[in-house]
Amino acid sequence: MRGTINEKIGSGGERAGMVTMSDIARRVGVSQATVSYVLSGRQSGVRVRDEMRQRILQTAADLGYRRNDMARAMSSGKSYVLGFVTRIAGQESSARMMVGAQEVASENGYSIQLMPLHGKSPDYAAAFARLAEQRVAGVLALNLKVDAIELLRQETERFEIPIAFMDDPPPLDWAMRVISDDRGGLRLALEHLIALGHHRIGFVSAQRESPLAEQRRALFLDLMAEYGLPVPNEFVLATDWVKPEIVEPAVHALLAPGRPRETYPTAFLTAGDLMAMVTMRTARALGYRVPQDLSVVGFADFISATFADPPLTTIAQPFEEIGRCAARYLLDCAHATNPGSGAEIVIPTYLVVRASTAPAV
Amino acid sequence: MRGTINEKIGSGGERAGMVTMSDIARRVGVSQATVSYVLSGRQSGVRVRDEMRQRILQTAADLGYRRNDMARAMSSGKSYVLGFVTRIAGQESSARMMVGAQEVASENGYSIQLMPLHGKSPDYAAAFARLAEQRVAGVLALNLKVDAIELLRQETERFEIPIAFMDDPPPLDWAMRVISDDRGGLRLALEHLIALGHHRIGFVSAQRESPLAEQRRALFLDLMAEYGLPVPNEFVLATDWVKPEIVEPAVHALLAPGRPRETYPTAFLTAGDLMAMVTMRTARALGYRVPQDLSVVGFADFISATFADPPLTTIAQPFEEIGRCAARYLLDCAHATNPGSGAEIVIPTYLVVRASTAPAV
DNA sequence: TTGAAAGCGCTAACAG
DNA sequence: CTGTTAGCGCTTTCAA
Repeated sequence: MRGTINEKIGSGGERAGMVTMSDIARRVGVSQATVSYVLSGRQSGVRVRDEMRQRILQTAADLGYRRNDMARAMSSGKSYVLGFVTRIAGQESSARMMVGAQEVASENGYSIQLMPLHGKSPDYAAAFARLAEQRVAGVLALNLKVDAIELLRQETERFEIPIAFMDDPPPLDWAMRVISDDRGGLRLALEHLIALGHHRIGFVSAQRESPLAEQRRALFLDLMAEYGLPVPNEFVLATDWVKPEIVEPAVHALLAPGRPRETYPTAFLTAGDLMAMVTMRTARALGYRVPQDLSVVGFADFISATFADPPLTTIAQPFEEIGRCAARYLLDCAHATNPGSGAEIVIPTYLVVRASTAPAV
Repeated sequence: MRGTINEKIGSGGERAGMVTMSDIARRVGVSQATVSYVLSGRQSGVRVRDEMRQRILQTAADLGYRRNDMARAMSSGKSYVLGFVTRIAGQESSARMMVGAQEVASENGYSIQLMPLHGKSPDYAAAFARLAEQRVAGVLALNLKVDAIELLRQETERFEIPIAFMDDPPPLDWAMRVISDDRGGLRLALEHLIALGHHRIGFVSAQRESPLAEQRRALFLDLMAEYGLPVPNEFVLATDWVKPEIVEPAVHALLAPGRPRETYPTAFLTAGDLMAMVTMRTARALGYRVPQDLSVVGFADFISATFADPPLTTIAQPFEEIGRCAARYLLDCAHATNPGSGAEIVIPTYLVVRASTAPAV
C-alpha cells in the first residue's frame, strides 16, 4: 500500500551508491547549501569555517561522493560539454585534433562529445539539433560541406552557441577558424627543395577530397611564381580522390619514360602524406630512386610518414594544437560571454626533414 | 529596485531562444505534462487526442523547440551518454572504434564522450571519477594498463556502470570484452603463406607497445607448431616499441648478408602494419625485393596499408565493428538492467591480400 | 483524455 | 559564517 515506512520511493533514479549532498549534509549536521558551497570549491575562509569545511570534505570522501553533473548543469544552466562534429572522425587528423581539444577541455572541467555524422548523406539537421538538445557550450567543426555548414550556422546562431571551425579553408566571416599555416609550410618545403637545387617541381593533390587540397594547389602555384619558377601545366597533378588507383596512373603518366629527361620534375610537393607515399612508390616502380632521382615532400606528418620508404620529409600540421586552440577559444566564449567573432587563428606549420628529399641531380 | 515588472530574472540560465515545454503548453493551451507526453513520443492514441498531438508537434516545430537533455537526464535519472576511455585516442584504431560505437550510440539516442587520459602518467582516479560524475550509462575502455583497469573496476562497480573492454587481451572475468579474432587472422595469413610455398617464416612485434603484441607472438608460435613448421629463435623479433629506430636494426640484423641463404626467413608475419612497413623497407635496403624475395604480412589494415610500397597484404581488424559491438552491449545493459557479465565477443578478422606477398623463391 | 503536483540534485539569492 | 528558499526543465505518478 502507499504510505509505507520505506523511505526510498524515488523515481528509480537512485543508482547504486549514489551519495547526494543532502546525505553529506545530514551526516555532518549542516545544510545542503553549505555542502554545495564547500564542494564546489569556492574561496576558502569565506562563508565556511575551516573545521566545518574539513569535516564536509572528509565525509564526502568517506562516503565516496560523486557530484552529479547533470544536476549541476541544469541548475547552473551551463553544460560543460563541447560538441565535436566531423565527417572524418575515423582519421588520424581528426583524432589528433580531438585529443588536443580534449586536453584543454578537461583542464577546465569540460568534456568533448563526438557528434554523429556517418554514412554518405548523414542527417545533418538531426545531428545539429542534438547539439542544441545537449546545450553544448560550444562546437568544434571539422571538414563539413558547405550545406552542412549553413545548417550548423542556423542552429548555433539561434542558440548563441559559439563555433570553431578547424582546418577549414573557406573563409567564414561569421565564425572563428583555426587553421594551420599551409602557405608557410609550403614555403618552407619549397625553400628546402630550392636549396637542394631543384627547379622543376611538381605538385600532386586530390581536389575533391577536401577544399584544402585545392587551396594548397593554389598556394603552390602562387609560391612558385613568387620564386620565379615556371610550372608546366602537366606538373600539377590534380586528381580526384586520395586513392592509390587514381593517383598512381596520374603520376605514372607524368613520370613514364619516353620523354626527354629534362622535361621531368625532379621533385614533388604534395597535399598529403598519403599522396606522397603513392608518388614515391609509383616513381620507384618506374625505376626512379627516391630521393636520389626524385624528391618528394608530404603534408600532414601522420604516424605512417616515419614508416614510409624512405622516411618522408613532410610539412607537419599541428593537429593537436589546432584542437587546443579551438577549444580554448570556445571556453573563452563560454566564460566571457564573448560573441563568436569572425576571427581566425593560424597555427604555424613546420618542415620535418627526413629521407625523401635530396639534392637535385 | 526589486519587484520590477521585468519577468525574466532567472539565474542566467535562459540561453537565447530556448523554448521550454511550458512555452509550448501555454501556447497550445494544454498542460506541460501533456506536452512532455507527446514530445517524448509515447504510443499515440493513448492519453492524447490526435488533433492535440498534432498541434503540439506543430507548435514545437514552429517555435524551434529543442528538448533539454540535461533536464531530461536529471529527471529520469539516466544520462544517455557512454564514456570512452583510452590512452591512444589519437590513433586510427581508437578513432575507428569510436566511430563504430558512435554509430550505434546515436541510433539509440545516446552519445559518446571521450575521457581524458593524456600524458605519461594520467590522473586515472580523476578521470574515472568524472565518469561517475557524468553518470555515464556505460564505459568503453581501450588499451588501459592493469593498474588503471583496477581503478576503473572499483569506480564502475560501486556505481554499477557496465564496462566493455575493447581489443584488450588480459582475460577479465568480471567484465565484458570485445576482441578481434587474432588467432583466426593469423591462421588465415599463415595458410596464405604456406599455400605460397613458404616454410621459413619469421615474426616481428613490439612487446612493450601493448599486451596485444605479446599475445600475437604467442599465437604465432602456437600456430607454427600446429602446422609443424620449426621457428628458430632468431626468427622472432620481439623489439620493445613500434619505432623505426628500434625495429629497423633488429630486422637488419636478421636479414643482413653474411649467412647462408637458406637460413633466412622467406616471409614475415607481424603484429602491426607499421611494423610490416619497416620490415619491408629494411629488407629492400638490404637488396631484397618485396614480395619476390620476401613476403610480409601486416596486422590491422590501417589506411596507410593501401599506400605502402608494395601495397600491404594484411590481417584486417574490424575496428568499427568492435566499437559497435561494445556499444550495443552497453546499451543492452543499460536497458535490461543486465549485470555486466564476464562474457566475451570475438569479432572475426580477415585477410586482405595485396601485393606484399608472393610465392616463395 | 488531460491536469496538478511532486520531485530529480544541485546552484544561487537572500535572510539571518 | 550558515540556513532557507526558490527554482532549473523535465518525467512520472495520481486524480480528475
